[in-house]
Amino acid sequence: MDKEKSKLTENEIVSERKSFQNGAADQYSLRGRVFNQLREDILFGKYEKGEELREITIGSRLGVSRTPVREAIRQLELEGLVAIVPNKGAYVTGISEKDIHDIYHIRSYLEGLCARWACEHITKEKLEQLEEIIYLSEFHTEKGHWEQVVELDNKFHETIYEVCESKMLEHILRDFHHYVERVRRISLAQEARAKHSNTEHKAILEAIRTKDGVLAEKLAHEHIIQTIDNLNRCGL
Amino acid sequence: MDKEKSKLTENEIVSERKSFQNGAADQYSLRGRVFNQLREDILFGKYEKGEELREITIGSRLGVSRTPVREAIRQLELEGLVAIVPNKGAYVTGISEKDIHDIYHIRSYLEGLCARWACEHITKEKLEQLEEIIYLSEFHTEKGHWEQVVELDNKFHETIYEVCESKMLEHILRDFHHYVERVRRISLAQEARAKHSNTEHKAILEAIRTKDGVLAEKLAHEHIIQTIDNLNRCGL
DNA sequence: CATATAATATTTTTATACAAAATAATTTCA
DNA sequence: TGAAATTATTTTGTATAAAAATATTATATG
Repeated sequence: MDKEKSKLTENEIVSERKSFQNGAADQYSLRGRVFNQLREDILFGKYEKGEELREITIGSRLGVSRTPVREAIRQLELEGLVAIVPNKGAYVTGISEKDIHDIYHIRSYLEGLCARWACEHITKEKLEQLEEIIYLSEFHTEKGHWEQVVELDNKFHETIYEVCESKMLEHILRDFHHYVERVRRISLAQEARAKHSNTEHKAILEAIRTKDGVLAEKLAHEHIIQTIDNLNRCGL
Repeated sequence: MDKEKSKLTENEIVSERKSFQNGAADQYSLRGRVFNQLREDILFGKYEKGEELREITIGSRLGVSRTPVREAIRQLELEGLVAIVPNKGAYVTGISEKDIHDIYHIRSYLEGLCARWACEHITKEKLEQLEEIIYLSEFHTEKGHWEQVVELDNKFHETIYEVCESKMLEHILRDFHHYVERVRRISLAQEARAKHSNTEHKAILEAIRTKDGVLAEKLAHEHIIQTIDNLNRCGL
């Protein structure tokens, strides 16, 4: 494999990526915007299952040419949200109720593992961030600001994903967490569930603070199981 | 969201996808071929970490234009094998030793979950397939045909991924299994490990046959833990 | 000589053009 | 009328061209 001239060190790559939130989803290119838009629309059920995604249709709707649309669709295929039949078309597969159920069961293990690993890499700064998130979440739960509660739930989990310092685990948990955002919105809009969630987050944080990996894993695992139970109760 | 005319049912999508092995990686388009080629090259360390992937360079090397190369690189970004810095370039991140370590720990849980779910959907046909795979694997292990042993290990695990009937779990386990192929090759080329692996596969199969989900989960989990131990012993 | 600035060259990003494949419509013939 | 063949149309796949961004080199100035 012939070498090419310019290279980036691992740190440079990481920092560049960080500055754009999320490699795939940068807002600064048309492709990124189309990707985000389509992804949201699919996850929030704006397309029917099996619906065909035509490049020109989407392009003209978003005011861009076929090229960025094509690239976005190719990426969505890899995310499993779209199925491409060569020379035929791209069809929305989206996320089924069963997929969501499965994701929660998968997450129940992986959030546990993530919390355990987080104990090994937690810093004072991140502990304070997590504290603040929970503090704010309790405030907004009291006030019934569900939009903010969801946002803070995002932040709490994503902070732990960062802290576990595993590119692989972080990547997959971020995706899954995003996939179930629609359902989490519903779940956390119930006062009782939101309160329980805060309590569970606090317990997880304490376990991480004391670097009790085994306990953190158990609590994070149970946190997701509780969520599953709650979803079942809502008939979701 | 305005409806479009033609649609595919879920079954049609699935069957179409099946016929092309793996949606993303179809061999029948230039993009698919470029994607597979680059992925292999990255996973097998033919690119250095941080190396820049220039569209024209790769395109001319593979005899295609920049378009399919771009699409392939965009997909690899989503797989986490490449980092894209907008307006600058694409850089190989690849898979580190730590990533592989992490993947095995993640798999230890997910293979367990997969085996448990497989118990609920296993059929007579699939049981026979699995039996045959193990039988052949023992044969090739005796003969020292390591290439075939790896191939059969692939088949054993991927069959169970299918049987668990979870699009999500199957998707993620397939990816991970592929990511660690290089290391598995090394691991299974040790006669002792290959033999143990066969024994463990047999035990998992028996648990699935008797639909003992709890046992199947435990055995599949331990199977991966054993592999981790073995890798550690080899200093990998 | 060093540094800042302008000019040039590369490379990515997006748009468009053309070719290939698939689908739909029409015609032809029994 | 109805089925098969043919033609049109539509859509994807690939290549190339134009635009925007970035990196590099050269030049001028203190």
